Amino acid sequence: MAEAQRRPTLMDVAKAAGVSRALVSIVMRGAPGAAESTRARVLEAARELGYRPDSRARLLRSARTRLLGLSFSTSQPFHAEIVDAAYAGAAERGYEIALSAVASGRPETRAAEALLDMGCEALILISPTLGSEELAGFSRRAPVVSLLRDDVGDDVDSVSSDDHAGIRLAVEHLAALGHRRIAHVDGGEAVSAAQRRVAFRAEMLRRGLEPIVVPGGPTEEDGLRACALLPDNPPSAVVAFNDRTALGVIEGLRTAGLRVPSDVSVVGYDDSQFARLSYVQLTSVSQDAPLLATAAVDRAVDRLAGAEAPAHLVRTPHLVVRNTTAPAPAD
Amino acid sequence: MAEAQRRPTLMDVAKAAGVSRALVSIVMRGAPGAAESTRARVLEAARELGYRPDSRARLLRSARTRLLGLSFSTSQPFHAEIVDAAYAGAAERGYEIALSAVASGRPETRAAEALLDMGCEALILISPTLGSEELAGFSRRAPVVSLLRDDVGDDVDSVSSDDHAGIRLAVEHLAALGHRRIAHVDGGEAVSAAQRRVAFRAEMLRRGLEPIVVPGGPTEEDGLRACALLPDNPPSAVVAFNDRTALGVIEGLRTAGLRVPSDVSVVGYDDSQFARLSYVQLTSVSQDAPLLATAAVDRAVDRLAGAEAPAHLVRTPHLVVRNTTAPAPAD
DNA sequence: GTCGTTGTCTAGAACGTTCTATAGACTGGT
DNA sequence: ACCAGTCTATAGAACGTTCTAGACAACGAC
Repeated sequence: MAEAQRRPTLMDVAKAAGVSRALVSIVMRGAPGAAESTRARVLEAARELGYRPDSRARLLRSARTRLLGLSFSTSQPFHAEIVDAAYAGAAERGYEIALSAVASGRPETRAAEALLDMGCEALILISPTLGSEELAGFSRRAPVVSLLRDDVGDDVDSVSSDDHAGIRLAVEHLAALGHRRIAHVDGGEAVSAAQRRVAFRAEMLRRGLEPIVVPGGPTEEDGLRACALLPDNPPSAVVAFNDRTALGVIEGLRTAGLRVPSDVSVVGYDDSQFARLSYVQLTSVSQDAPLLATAAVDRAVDRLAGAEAPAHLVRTPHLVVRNTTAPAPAD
Repeated sequence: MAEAQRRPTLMDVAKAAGVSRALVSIVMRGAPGAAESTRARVLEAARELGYRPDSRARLLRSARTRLLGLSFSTSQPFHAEIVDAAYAGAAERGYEIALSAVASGRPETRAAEALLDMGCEALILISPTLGSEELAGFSRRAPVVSLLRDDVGDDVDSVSSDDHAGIRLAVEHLAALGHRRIAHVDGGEAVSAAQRRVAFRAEMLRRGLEPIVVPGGPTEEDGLRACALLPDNPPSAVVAFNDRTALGVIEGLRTAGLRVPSDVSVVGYDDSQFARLSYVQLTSVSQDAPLLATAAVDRAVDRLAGAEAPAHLVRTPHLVVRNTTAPAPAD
């Protein structure tokens, strides 16, 4: 159908209810200044006509748009979890979320600019790939919060997960199960791979254990390949860079005739969908998307409220124990 | 920083370039009616001031917003692939995409209404869960295209994938490899499970083969469980409802001591990320997200251009052969 | 009675753009 | 010389909302 039937405006409702445009506006946004009786009458007229406020006009006119811009990447399943939680967090603080995706022919700059053009008061960028100076450029127009990445310069807020703490949790868990020979299949050049590698070394040394670090990468292939590089006398546990890396490692161990977790325990990182799959049930370090999302929203809202300087918030991850870790075999 | 520094408007650029507001507008949107020399001067002034058009005002004023609303679910990784492709498709037809997510506390109605309020000219809803009458309601305001679901009534367009053809491709492939005993682990009550089940039966009978249908479901657990229900004399090939189901089946076969694909071949459906994982390499029927996305965009744009009645488009899926299918064992 | 005070309502400007109508300044053909 | 046509530019209304300022009535306090 979709006839060219003009959608009703404030004016239409005003006429129907026999009041002024301004009063309908007051009623529609629940502002004080209308008698209860007329309020009801206006609301009824609006319902009758099927009136819905036009967000373009509303956004254009009002000083505060109460709109938070959120950019995410279509290629990262983890981002979707954050988007989900961000909606709830924003609603709780009385804000709306405007989405903009980083897609194939659509670079991050474009996504961020679109959000600004829509009238967003602040920007939340999920693991931005932009440089500090570019981010600083955006931050001159609106407060910017970098989510999942913290090396973004001093003009931009950041909310990220404590990699050191995450790795410590993993090692702690394995050590408590009696493991002494623990290897780390690292993330190679991937984002935050260096931090996790350093954290692993530090944590192992702190416990008087020898840190075995094997070069890996962020994908299953990398994990698979890394298995070939494990010492002949294999470790009894592996901390993988990533859940995907962990899956590759598990596959590699399996084909080498080792059983997980009875022979070798494996810990992943991210607690992604993979990890939760019933036939995987991977023990993994969770960055907790909802927690990060609400922290980022809160930070953005606070920046809009007060005038505090940008800060770098770090959230502590937690360990989700499933079925790929078990007590060390009594060798 | 984020000072309260007002962003430059058309008026500012006009003053700087010494022309009228209207002319700057003409230049900014590349419309005819400006001399090349002044065009350059205006553009320079705009660049100088860092002017960016305000999309709220633009959207509010212009008759054609050239905005396509796209709703997707954060919990479906497949939707992300479609979003990605939709951006490219829309850009090609001179349209922009406005996103709205269906998230935890955010039902589909809310997502769709938000898109309408933003001034979208048409709506593309990815596998909508709304009823036909509700969809028809939206279609009175703007053309609506349902993506991935076709039983949406006659007021709404739909673009979906041909389940029958997909199953046929799978069976064809297996038959060509010499398989005669082929089982289908179905999707139980899941969306489009019935269609695929019917298609499998029909296709097997057409070939004079006995259709073995085993009750399953859309997750790995279901696939795993279904393995126990396979006849004692196991089939040499399985067509799973789903990639996830297929993974469960593979796991089940493996633990039963059967090798994939040398003992049993397995075909999945969706060609999801799982399927492409290097250690899985699942042969799967691909619905081809980019194809579906551009088809939906094209359909929406066509509806906006012409006045044709809603149609139900069906795209033919294709088979992606990987490493979980092999010639039938010479029994 | 007059005077704030409070509660309800309204007129009209404003937001930054696009659209419609029109005005001048050139062309070139007669 | 004059008119038609094209090109360039502009003024001002419009889009649908919110905001500012103020009008009007009712009320109680003096």
